[in-house]
Amino acid sequence: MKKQYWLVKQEPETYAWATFVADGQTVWDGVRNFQARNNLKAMQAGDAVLFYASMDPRQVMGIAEVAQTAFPDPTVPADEGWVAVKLRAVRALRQPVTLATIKADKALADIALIRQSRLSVMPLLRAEFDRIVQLGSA
DNA sequence: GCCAACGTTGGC
DNA sequence: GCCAACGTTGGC
Repeated sequence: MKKQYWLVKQEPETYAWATFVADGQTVWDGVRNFQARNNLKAMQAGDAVLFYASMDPRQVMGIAEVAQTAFPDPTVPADEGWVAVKLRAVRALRQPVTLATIKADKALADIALIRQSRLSVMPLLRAEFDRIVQLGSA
């Protein structure tokens, strides 16, 4: 199936990019929002994922990929219906892309990160994904 | 620290 | 089923 593109958001205090890199792979659990959950369920192995650190420093830190598709979130009873995925860290962006940069970029004006700031798992268009990676490669 | 956006809860 | 109250998230 066609490769999809995503952005996941996390507060560094909860799970930092550096921790993710050190772990290599992690279970992305704790999502308690229906829209975000539906996005998790739609992920396929090999999909590309951007990792955004909210609050401080408000930057896209790096690239990950879906290592395992959705399974019941192990932190809550399975009958509650929440899911988790496994993500693998791929590489850091040479230069993190700040929220301010994203907001200032015309090509990224419509991304959910701006339009719906509270959503923690969101789809990206390939063009949006590529643009952020490009900005992070400068 | 404040406030806007949004989701959830509970009274009716 | 509507809507006000409240809680949470996250930008500023």
